[in-house]
Amino acid sequence: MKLLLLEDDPKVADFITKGLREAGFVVEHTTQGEVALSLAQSEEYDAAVLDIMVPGLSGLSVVQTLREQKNPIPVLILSAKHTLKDRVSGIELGADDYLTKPFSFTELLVRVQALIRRNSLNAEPTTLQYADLEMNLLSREVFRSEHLLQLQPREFSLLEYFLRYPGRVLSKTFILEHVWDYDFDPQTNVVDVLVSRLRSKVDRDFDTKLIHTLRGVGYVLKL
Amino acid sequence: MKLLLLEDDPKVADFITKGLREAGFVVEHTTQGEVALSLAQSEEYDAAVLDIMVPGLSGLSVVQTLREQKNPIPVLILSAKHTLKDRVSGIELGADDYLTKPFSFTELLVRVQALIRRNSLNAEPTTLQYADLEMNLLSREVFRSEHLLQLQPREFSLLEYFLRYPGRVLSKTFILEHVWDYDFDPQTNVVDVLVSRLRSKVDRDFDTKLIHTLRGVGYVLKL
DNA sequence: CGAAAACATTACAAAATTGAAAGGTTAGGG
DNA sequence: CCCTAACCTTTCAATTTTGTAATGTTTTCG
Repeated sequence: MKLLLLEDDPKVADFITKGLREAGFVVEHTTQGEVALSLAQSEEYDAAVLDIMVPGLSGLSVVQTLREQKNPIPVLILSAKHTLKDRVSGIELGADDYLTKPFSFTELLVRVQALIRRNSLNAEPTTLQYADLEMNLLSREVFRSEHLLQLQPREFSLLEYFLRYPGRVLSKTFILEHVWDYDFDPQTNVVDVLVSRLRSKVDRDFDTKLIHTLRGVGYVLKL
Repeated sequence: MKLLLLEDDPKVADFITKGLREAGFVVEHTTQGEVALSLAQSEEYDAAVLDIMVPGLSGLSVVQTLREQKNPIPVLILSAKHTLKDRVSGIELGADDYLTKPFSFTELLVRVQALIRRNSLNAEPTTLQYADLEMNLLSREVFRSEHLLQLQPREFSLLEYFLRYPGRVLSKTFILEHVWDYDFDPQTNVVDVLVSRLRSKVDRDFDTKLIHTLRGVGYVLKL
């Protein structure tokens, strides 16, 4: 995990850099906004921690420029002032979070980790796969070992949940909530029927079955 | 554009590095396979040029490892030998292209540019937009200025083509070929009907129309 | 201006998808 | 070992989506 740090106060910079490195991050540090900007443009960082008050280009200008260039790098703004105005303008300009000095290192670490986690969660994959099953969410094609499966919308949706949570048991309630958006029991066996239909396409013609029943609990996708 | 170069012969390395830098690339050069591998793992390069024959970890092993880690970086393999075997194994291990020494610099440049272009073309976007129209290919949601449109599959497909080729005229033949996969005229007005249905959702309730007719030619998406 | 061609819209029919119900099968507890 | 609950599958009906055809409108050109 690679971080970019913009901070001109040597003591603060040192304190942050050391702490983050101990936490396992690779940290690149600069005291100038211009440098921070060009680094952020040329390299791929997992997040940036930017002080507002630095000589030259401020942290705020750096975020603003990056966002204008559609750079999605998660940004945490640091400020000495506790003014609401700064906080608001930071977020408005595209920063993801804001921290006021003084702060404890743990506080900073937690925020940075949260930013990175949020960001990588948001990066949706375009294909899901499990064993020889492969689903392309963009083309909406599903293959089981080179063989194209012709799934209906409801079947596709259910299989998508299986692939998003492989090895995890999906209860009938979960399926009703997510595939149908029902928060009540329709009093029919729609789920059973759908699972049956999906199986006839995913498992019927193959020796190794992927969809398994857990009596009284739900269904799992696993080998 | 950032490139990684693995090459132990100083003369060749210098020749390639200088040329690529003149062509506007940022080039990072190393003589050791191990270093190349860790660089490729930690930074984002647009492409890598790897010599097979270097001391330590060979270029082939580097590609192999990267591919095992699902790293999609485009790789061009360089080899002194002109053996088919090397070429085949390079491609098999996941390299994207192969070049035998000696080669002219232009030859190398063309291949590298082709690799990068191919790669960025392959990176499919997950959303398409034009004006206030926005289509998310993953969630399959379509918005026209904050308003969710409820499109049927055929309508979605047609609009997708409009958004992929904004400002370009789509002929009825093109639409039949792509939305229906027909290579013949069905002798009915299916296309007219579909366009009409799409318009009723995309344009009907809005002042500025986006779908325009070009009599005798086809339809365009434009402001 | 009037006719013909191209296009637009609507209504209806066919096809596909989904949901409900019924009957058969399996697993586990008593 | 039998009974029951849970599950599976099939069939049929309702709904949704798509295709066809008919009719109305607009544009172009003689």
